[in-house]
Amino acid sequence: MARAAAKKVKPRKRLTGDERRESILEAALGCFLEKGYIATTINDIREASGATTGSIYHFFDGKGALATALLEDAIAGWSGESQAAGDTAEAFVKAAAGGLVTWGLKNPELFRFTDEIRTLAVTAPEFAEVADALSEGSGGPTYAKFVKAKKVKDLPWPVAHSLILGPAYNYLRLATAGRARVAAKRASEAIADAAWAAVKG
Amino acid sequence: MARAAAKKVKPRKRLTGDERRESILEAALGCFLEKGYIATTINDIREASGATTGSIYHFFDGKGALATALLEDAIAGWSGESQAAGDTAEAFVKAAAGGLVTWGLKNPELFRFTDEIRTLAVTAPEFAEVADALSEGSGGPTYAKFVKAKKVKDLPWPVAHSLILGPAYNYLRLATAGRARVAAKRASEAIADAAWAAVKG
Amino acid sequence: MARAAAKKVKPRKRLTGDERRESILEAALGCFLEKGYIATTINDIREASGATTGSIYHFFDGKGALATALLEDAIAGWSGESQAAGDTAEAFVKAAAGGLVTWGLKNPELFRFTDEIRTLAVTAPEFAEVADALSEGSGGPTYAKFVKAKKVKDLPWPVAHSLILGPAYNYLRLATAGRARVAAKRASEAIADAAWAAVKG
Amino acid sequence: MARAAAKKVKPRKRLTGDERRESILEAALGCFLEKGYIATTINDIREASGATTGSIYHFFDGKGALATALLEDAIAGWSGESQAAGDTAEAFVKAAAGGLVTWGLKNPELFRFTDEIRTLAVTAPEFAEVADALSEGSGGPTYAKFVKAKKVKDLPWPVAHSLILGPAYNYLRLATAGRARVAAKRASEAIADAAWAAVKG
DNA sequence: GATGAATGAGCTTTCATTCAT
DNA sequence: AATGAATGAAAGCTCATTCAT
Repeated sequence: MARAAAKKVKPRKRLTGDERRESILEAALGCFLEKGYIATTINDIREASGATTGSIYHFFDGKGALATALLEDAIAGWSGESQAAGDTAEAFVKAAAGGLVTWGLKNPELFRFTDEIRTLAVTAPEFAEVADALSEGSGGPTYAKFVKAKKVKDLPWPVAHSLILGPAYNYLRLATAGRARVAAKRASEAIADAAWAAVKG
Repeated sequence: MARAAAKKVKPRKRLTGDERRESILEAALGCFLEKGYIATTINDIREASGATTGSIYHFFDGKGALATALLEDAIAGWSGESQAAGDTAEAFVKAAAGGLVTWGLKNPELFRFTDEIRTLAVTAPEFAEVADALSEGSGGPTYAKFVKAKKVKDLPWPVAHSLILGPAYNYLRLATAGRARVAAKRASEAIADAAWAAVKG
Repeated sequence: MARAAAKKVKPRKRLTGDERRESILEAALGCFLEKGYIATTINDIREASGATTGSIYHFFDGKGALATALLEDAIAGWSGESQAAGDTAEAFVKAAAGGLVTWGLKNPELFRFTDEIRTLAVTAPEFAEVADALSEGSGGPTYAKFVKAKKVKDLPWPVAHSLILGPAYNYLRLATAGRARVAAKRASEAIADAAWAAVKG
Repeated sequence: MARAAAKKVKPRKRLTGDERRESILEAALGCFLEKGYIATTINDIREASGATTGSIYHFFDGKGALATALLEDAIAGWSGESQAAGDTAEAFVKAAAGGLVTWGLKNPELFRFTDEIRTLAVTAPEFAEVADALSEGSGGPTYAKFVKAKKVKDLPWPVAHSLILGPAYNYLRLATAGRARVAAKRASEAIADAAWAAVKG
């Protein structure tokens, strides 16, 4: 009943809370990217991070929480890349599509990781929120604005989203599975151009 | 505690080998669609089919083999829908994109199932082959033919594939997650038209 | 992802389902009696029964289900002992109180086990039902009958129950904790007599 | 997943040692009463008290020590209630039984808590001492005095204890589990009267 | 006194697969 | 063909307690 008293062990390097937290996150990301979310176990993360199980759970609520924390960063980094430099409709659309391809080709494992989570979210409600961000992005309102200004076709956002980003996603899926060999720059441009052609007013 | 105690299953009527095989496949499909491949256990399939564990393993090589068998059917059904009626480039492209949307909106769970497997295939080698079929389809050679005839743009197949089918996939992902509400027919047409516009010569 | 294939191991003695089930129950009872329900782990039961973890879960829903199954037997055995031979009020009351003491002194560990579960039931809803049986017994209607016949005092059943069985329970608690040394027979009689004196009409 | 992430606890105002000690005790009592001793974790107490883990261990030797400290108070409060106002045998007996019921109906959660600890003490040696006090009380010598004076029956103390207090305990168990609805006063009197009737000389 | 990160053995439970019958 | 008991590694997670700071 009484839990066994903690045994004396080799004292571990003492990190500050934030350092430890970071080291766990980093290790988790490494594992998720390397073997995928599902195949990664807490034990893998423990070994990779040098933290103990308890420490991991001290900082995070479990595997899912680790993934969520990482994804929030990923989404941020990636929408950074996709933000239009200028503010014309064309810049917006091309940046969204081209930026996604560029980012994904630069971070192929991270792309696959986000893609895995998006798929799991269908069954695992814990990922619903983060999957939303992954699926639709936040471009809806901006697109609506350009629709009003007659700069782009008046399409429902899901359709527009699909026309703009669908090819990019698809291409990244092929590319990260090693099935596409086109030079990154050309693919990115071809897809960005096509995206704009597909929705321009 | 929440789990059911070892259940005495009511004795089922004797089936022939083929009937049993079919009933297992059907049950497996039902489970996969309902809860996803990962969340489905052999036990779920056992209960749903009325077969015994041993029987399932007698007919199939395991969970993966069940999924593979089902997917082959799915892919067949779906490429049926995507086959061009005519044989012009336009018909080919529009049938591929529009047919996919039509099929997916008609079989949303099946679409999600194939999508799940495609994602899992990244980590699970057992699904590599079937994932190939899901990812690239078999349109490559046909497209090349139309390229030669100058009917379509001279794009590498992965890019062309992305332009033609990427929007369709993307749209289905949104739609099967309940995030798209456009009328099936309109969406299907819009996406088919866009696909053709994106690649026509 | 794919669970590792079961390794080849020394073939275990094959028991029929019922034999295995029984051996698990027996082992669980032994553990629960020896170290208490809380202190007993599934692993203890596994070792004591010779079954594997999986086997235990094949037959039972977990620790709680094992306890419940055992308690149902215990309650049966004990209410057997407490059943009045005759059918007068006096016989009924004396058999209830005296029988409980006799049974409890004969099965001290089983008494303690039931007592432990009754206590845990306060917090653990899974034991609510079985705790009901342990707490109030089923004598209410019979008592009501004797009330109507003016053979016993007109007391609410909880009070009557307390007067009749409270001393018996209390005594068993002392005795099974090694704090009472009175000869079983005398104690049983003293308590049975007192019970009757407390409620006779 | 369900667990709260590492929380930044709002800095609390500085307490003196004694205040801190008290606040921990209070919080522990609240938790123990609400969810039971076993189900309460140090973390629960930490959150409820606003103290840190280290602080709790600075003032107390652990979960068990907290319970013990609280129980000593509880026992005091309750034997206060059970002390005979007068000093006749009848007053002594009635005060013991009636006082227990009165106290228990006024402090139902505290009664359940003591009952839980008494049960756990069977397995957990750390509670042996406090369980002794809970089980037998301290009335033995007083009873012996009245035996000598022929005011009460010459019964071994365990039996007398059972006759006097057994119904009270039993009733409280039913009542605190919500199974008894009799007016507190009437029940208390009925049980006190019966106790006296059971042992008077 | 106070902090809270760190510990890690140990818990319950799952489940794809095997194989004696 | 069919049965279903048996397997057991491995998973995620808990939590009383310690101790460097």
